[in-house]
Amino acid sequence: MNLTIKTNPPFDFELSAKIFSDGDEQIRKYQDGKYWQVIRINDKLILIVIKSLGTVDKPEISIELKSNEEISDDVKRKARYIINSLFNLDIDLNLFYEEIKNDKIMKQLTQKLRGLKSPTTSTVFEALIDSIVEQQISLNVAHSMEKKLIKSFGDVSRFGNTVYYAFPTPQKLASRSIEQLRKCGLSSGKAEYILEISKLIADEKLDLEKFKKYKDAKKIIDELDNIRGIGVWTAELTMIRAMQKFEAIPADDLGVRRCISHYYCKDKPISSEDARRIAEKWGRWKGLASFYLIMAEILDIKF
DNA sequence: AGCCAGGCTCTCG
DNA sequence: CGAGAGCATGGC
Repeated sequence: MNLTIKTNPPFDFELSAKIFSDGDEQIRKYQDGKYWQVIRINDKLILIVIKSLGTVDKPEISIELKSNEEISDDVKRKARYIINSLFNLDIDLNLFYEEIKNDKIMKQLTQKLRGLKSPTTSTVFEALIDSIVEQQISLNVAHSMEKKLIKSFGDVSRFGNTVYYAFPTPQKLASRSIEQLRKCGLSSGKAEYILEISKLIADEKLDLEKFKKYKDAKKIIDELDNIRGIGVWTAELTMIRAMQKFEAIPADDLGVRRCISHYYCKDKPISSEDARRIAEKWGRWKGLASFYLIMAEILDIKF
């Protein structure tokens, strides 16, 4: 089953997909021009394999949907919607580039990374859990825990002779114990928070997806912040990663501060207040600007 | 070896 | 209230 999607330029599929990849072929990976991961639609697992047919200025992608069951029109329609959001295809990057054009440094960065889109998780839950896992500890450690979570509790599917994993559902995590979650390396605190949040969702006392509809970013952050285990940092990160909302910047973030300092303050340590002040220039695109900065650091972009 | 890493909660004073 | 301890694992 194949779909093609034409989208707003600029969009650099290769650059974006490379960054989305976590290097694990059983979870999500970009290799030889193809990006793949498993998504869940109507409780069915579907493997999506995406490649580019176009260019940065005339972007077009083709998507192969693989399922062990028949793919209905409804599933196709939802797949299109999810892929659109995974790659932020609806975001017009020109609006972002226009907003930051008076900031010389950000302008140069965006020219080097032109067409880069930030990834969006398929559920708010996934972004929230990842963000909780990433609190305080180094990203290396966090990523290894995230993979353990996915491989221990995620849904397994087999296509061809490869086994793939999708991110665990709240219901699945809610049915486990703190001890089981801790086996993934989580601290007892984080295991508790994740279990509590999963149970709230499974019991329909919390609906994370509703936040996507909120207009007011501050309200999202405040509401998330009220949940045990979630602070402002986690809330801001979740909003950027899951909701295609880029108004906020996680200025308390060590990595964000390090990047801002690298490109704007000659690597001198800066406070969150300094970071927020510098980020003011990026208007309602602060979150995307911070993503570009972090990617620039990873790709070691110099000018 | 020991210290730190994209935070947050809980407990004291 | 504000400050301080404690937490998990991997890398340097």
